[in-house]
Amino acid sequence: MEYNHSEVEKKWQQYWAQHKTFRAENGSAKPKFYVLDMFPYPSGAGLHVGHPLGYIASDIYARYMRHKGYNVLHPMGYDAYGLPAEQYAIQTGTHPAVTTEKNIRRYRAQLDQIGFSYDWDREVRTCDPTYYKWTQWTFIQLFNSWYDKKSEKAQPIQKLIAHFSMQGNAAIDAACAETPLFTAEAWTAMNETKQQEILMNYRLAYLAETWVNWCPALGTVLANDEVKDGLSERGGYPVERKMMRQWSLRITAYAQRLLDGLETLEWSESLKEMQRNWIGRSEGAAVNFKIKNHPYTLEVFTTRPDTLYGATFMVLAPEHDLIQTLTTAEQKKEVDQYITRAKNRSERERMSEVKTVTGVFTGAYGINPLTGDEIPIWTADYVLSGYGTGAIMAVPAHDSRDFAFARHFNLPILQVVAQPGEKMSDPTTWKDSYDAKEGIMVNSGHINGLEVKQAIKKIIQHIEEQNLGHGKVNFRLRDAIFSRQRYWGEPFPVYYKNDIPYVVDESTLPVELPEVDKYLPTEEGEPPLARAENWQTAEGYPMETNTMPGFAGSSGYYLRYMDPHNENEYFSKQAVEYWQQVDLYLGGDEHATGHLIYSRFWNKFLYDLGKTVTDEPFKKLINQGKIQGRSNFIYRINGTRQFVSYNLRHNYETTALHVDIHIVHNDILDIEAFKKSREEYAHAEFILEEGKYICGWEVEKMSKSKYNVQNPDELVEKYGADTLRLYEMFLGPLEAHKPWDTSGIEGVYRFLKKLWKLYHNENHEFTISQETPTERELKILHKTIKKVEEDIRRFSFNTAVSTFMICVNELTAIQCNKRAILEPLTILISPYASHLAEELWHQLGHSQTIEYEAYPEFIENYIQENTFEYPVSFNGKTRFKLELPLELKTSEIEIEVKQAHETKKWIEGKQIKKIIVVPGRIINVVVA
RNA sequence: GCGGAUGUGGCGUAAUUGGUAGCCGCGCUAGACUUAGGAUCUAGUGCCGAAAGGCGUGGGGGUUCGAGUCCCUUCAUCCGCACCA
Repeated sequence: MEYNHSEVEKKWQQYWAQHKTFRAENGSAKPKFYVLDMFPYPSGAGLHVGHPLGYIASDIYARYMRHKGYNVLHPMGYDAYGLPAEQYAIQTGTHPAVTTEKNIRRYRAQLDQIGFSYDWDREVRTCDPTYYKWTQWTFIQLFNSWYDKKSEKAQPIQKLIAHFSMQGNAAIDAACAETPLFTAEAWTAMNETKQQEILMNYRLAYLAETWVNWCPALGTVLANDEVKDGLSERGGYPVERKMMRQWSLRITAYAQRLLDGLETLEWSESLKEMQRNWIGRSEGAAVNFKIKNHPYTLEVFTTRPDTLYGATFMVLAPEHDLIQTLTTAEQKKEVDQYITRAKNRSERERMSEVKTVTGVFTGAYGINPLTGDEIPIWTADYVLSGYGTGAIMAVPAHDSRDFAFARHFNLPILQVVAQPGEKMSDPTTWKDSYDAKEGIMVNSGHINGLEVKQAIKKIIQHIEEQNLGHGKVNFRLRDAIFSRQRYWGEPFPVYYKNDIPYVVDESTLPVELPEVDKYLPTEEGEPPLARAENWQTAEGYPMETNTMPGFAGSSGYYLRYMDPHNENEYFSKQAVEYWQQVDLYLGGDEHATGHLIYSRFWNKFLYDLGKTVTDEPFKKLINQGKIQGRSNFIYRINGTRQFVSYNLRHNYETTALHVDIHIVHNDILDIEAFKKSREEYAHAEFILEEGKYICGWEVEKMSKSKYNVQNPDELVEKYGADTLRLYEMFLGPLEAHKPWDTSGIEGVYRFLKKLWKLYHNENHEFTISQETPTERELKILHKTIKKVEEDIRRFSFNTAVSTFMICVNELTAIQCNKRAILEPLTILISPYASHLAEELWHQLGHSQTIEYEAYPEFIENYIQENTFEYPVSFNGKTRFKLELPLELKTSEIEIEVKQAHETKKWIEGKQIKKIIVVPGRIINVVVA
């Protein structure tokens, strides 16, 4: 038969589904390997050609590992909660579950036709009650836990309560909100409300008034990673700061562990660096400033305690708690105005005005704890409420922001660090502050003359002794806001009694998402769940009306795959002890500061609980590059219906228009198709070059409006899944971003046909020889085994595809159709062109799937050579080749080179100074 | 501003340890077969040059017998973070 990709691929996809070829067993004599793809949100648009890139790579790896004798877990599922389905529901009234189900079906059909080796029996969907039961369960555990800094792990809240009633909270070192000290007696005397309030300060899932990113257009708050440049990541709507009562996860408790854990991970340096920046650890000191005429102290955080003597003023964030209290009557009006203005500006406005210096004097004075000087307290929005304490000591001489502020408002500037050998000058004449952490302290009392680094140590020691402050590590990472005022998400397993939140009993899980009449907030502005009838417990207590955010369901999905049908627990001990963690995780780097941090946190928390067995969820991670669109353009001569070909366009005034890539082949426009595409083009005229209309092109985002979207279905239909799989890999290194361009796909298709022809004669009949292979044939095979396996191990799939091409070219050239060569070759290529390999394997007379055949073993002997064709270079430039036996000694080679008749020409009267011989590599003759 | 990455033919790319730069594919050129070709096959194809040869991995400099690879410097592009005290 002729190579018919549709027939072959359909046949084997059915076979795999029927035989459950890719089923993974929990527990096996084989070693385990867990290969995971980031599961997709099933959008209405379906998969485009960029999605499968990572899936194909991981699939090749999974199949390779099966050949290598591993028990491979390779599952797939859906991140099924999400805004688009809900937005659609608001517009049309269609239940998001219906839309989601429809989209999932389409995704599944698209995935199936590419021939992935997923164990579909393990599919999970985050919106499925049997799945989100465990998301809710984890929330309950978080609610019932606190973070003990002494043992550096989460502990049961009961333990904390027991401690409070025995000893109060003095001896507790917890990650918590600021909580006044209390004794055991005081604790016992508190009523339920008060006790719950205090516990809330400690819980890892807690309800609190916090500044949130409020997105009015979406009607919900967003987490920090869901906001990009002051706009919502989904939809691009403006975001503002708002104080709201919200559920949060105390991820900051894990900041240090999240940072330290990175060291153990095989992730790209850039991704780890992104996480490090996001966590944002900085070392410094907390320093207390007394306030003139007030009983309060202001705590500030600084990374430069050494410059304390140079602090000439203080600045509070406009949101700072003490502002109203400290502001004097004379300044009140101005301060109020400033605060109101700061509040009403959107995040985006605030960010775009970063360069503008604004601020107002409060009228209050702080006291420099070292000098006793009175220094003015200002408020300005360059100080962020969310970082440190929302208050700073300003050292204008050594901080560029403080410097700009001091200059603008004419505040004093005092130099306290000098560069070695610097000529002292008046800092008010400086062009810039001196921020570097190098130099010698001046004007700084008892630390004068010290190096900055020593000065920092000394001053921390000093302020600790004097009770003025202490050394402190600060993180940029914020607690994760965990409530959304939306419908399509996990309901909280929470109800309210006297306005105090309680979690439901675990036995009542899952708390199922109720039906509502509309997917909109209520008239009172409550979230959509407030519309649900009887949204209350059996006892009549109202249920929480917020739902969980997108990252709730995706934070632990990789664990559920290990034991997806377990009704009694998240996953069994036996399952997690077997699968441990994800060995290889593939996905986009857009999840760097979202999903990949939250999952690590989730996993660490479950680790503290003794549920997971490794501290990190994803051992090795590869970020596949984004596939961008490649748009084509045509050039209309302004005011006409004439279109001019690309290279002639500069002779006219033209406008470039996007043209559908489907009617352009290798940048040549299909004019007839174009004329038919739209009525207005029916009478278009063309100015051609060499009889063709050449289109321009540009790399852009793949989008409908740019007519450059390529979906895999049409390619699978035309060339088959195997071609698509190979071509996506052939495009370039997996991690590189690259434009999608189908012009090379024919080459890959030709390659597969050529491969097929090795097994078939000119009449398309399967013909295989049983003859013993020649040395030459064995060499081709084993060279290929070696290279392909090396490539796959370093995730270099593009070079592996080239290697197959070289192999097939060489075997074709010598017309090799020997079983002894082709059988191993079939196994080698089966992770890549899986359907074709199954078919050939079947034709070779096997009745079982090829999937579990042992990977061919590389045998060194077959590729060994007796001679080597040495490149002979003179002063580093290659001039000719010289074939010599490999066993020749260096000295013998030198003689051969000197005798070679071409050598004379390149010496031309000059002297041979030296001959460098690298055996088996190169000969270099140095002449002068 | 800080951090990360990337620069190689007309295009996508390869060169794993400092050792033949341009493998493989696209495109292009010529030819064969064909009613036809967006099919198949053969040959050629980094640039300049008739050739000999010269020049070539963003630019400049360095180390080395030898540099795409190492060092310094500079430019360009992309990505992330960004008043984080």
